[in-house]
Amino acid sequence: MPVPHQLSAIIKEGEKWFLPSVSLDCVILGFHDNQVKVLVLKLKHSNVWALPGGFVLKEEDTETAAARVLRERTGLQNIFLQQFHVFGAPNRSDSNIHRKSLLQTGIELNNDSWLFQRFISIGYYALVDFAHVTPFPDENSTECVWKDIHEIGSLMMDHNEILNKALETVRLQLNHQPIGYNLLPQKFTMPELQKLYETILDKALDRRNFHRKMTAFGILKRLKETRKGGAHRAPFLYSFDMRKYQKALKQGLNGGW
Amino acid sequence: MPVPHQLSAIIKEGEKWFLPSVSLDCVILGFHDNQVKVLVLKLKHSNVWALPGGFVLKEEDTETAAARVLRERTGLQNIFLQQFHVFGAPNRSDSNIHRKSLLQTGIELNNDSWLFQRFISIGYYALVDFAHVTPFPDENSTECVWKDIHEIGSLMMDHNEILNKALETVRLQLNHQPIGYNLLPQKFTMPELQKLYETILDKALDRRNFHRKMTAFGILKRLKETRKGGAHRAPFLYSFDMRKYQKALKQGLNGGW
DNA sequence: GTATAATTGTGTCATAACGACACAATCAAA
DNA sequence: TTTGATTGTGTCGTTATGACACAATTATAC
Repeated sequence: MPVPHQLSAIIKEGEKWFLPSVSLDCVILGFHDNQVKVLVLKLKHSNVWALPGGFVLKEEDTETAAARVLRERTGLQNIFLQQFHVFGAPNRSDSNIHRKSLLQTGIELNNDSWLFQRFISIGYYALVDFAHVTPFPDENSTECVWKDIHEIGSLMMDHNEILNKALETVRLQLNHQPIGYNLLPQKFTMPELQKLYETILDKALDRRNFHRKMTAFGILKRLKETRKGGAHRAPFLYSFDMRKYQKALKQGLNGGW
Repeated sequence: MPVPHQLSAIIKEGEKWFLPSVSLDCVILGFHDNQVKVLVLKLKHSNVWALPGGFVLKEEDTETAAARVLRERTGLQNIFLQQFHVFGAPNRSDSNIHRKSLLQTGIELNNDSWLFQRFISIGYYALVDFAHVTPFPDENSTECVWKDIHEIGSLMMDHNEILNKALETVRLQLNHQPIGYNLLPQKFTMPELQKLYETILDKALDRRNFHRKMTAFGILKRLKETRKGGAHRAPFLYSFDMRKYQKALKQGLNGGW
């Protein structure tokens, strides 16, 4: 039995398609204008911002479900996706938000609808190449946009907590996961890489020492091109040497930042 | 409506008490005889070993549920408990194991029983002081014992995967979580601490360099006592300086091991 | 054209951390 | 009292780190 295309049809009879009690939320991160951005949705009729989320089909792997949500919002496939935490407080859902929003969309649900039951939420973070993403709002939201992680206001329910936990996880995994590789375009400059590290670590780094250390890891290939266009000396372009990068990550890029 | 005390009564009508689709498994770790141990259960009638697990009550926090399972198996409260991963493959459950075991225990369930539905499992790891634990088997198991993590055989379902993921997580968090504090007794020797690190990292460390580095962190207090009894020079006892320990962990005990 | 301002590439130096190693002190058992 | 194993502590050469300075390069302004 295929899942209907219309969100409204799915929501009305969610118990037919989805695993009960389990939802997921995605913290989709990108890097643009030297800033780390997160993809957020503006819910219809409520002006509330939320992280993109979804549910798990009855026979679907949770990982696959997250990839599906990701594809629906960004058009991207084969994305770096990592589960980072489960949010399981019994009172974390706020069914009023859904109810209000859905009601104004024209969907009326009974009080005992599956959607108003308790849900735990599995948090996933995704790292994407900003330039390749076209954000799509879903049927229940009016906007789907990138926001600077430092300029995120109040989000729905516990989504601020989810976002913060995701950012903390990324910071802790910086030496063990290919964070730089997945957030940056194929070719990037050393200052861009440094800015990415600085944003994630929330900490200024010395330009020369950063260059020295990063070079010493041996995970970068310096290309023969430079990035022209800036009103200053043109920086060299680099790309990752995936062979050595993967190898180095297994041991962890040693040393503290 | 209180939960019945009899496991059999709970299992037969689990849908009355528990959140559907969600289970949890606990990797309970201790340190004894210079070895890291994990608590495992031997299921009745099947001779299969499994990690202690349980379900989440309808109005219960997932964290609280894990603490409850922990208390039931070890008698301990206020334990260091960390969620580390969700196992969400659709085919990870193996209802035959449960069915067989329960049947021989005298509990017969319909094919459409809640227990045979799909469950995702939230993995928690707990660090306990071995000396304070009295392992209790539950109503569905004959034994509840400590096993050396290097001598664990085949476990039920995906429990080997769960255990390995827990150990990997502990290794990665060694510089950020109070692993030593929670696994060791209040007073311990430097060689014991080193052996703990070596076991978790699965790597031999130089005795003198370990001592130097650990001392440099400033997180240990050397006591005026020594551990007598060994047939050799009596090592000093240490305890953690929690003030400095907590502070150091926030930044991460820098440097690679 | 040429000067300008900002940014990038690279080097130095003193200090701290690290890995490899040796030797003396101490304890229980023989 | 001797012995064997283990622990406490120090040394030394090498490497990594943090704090800096200066030259090279680029589009823009003049």
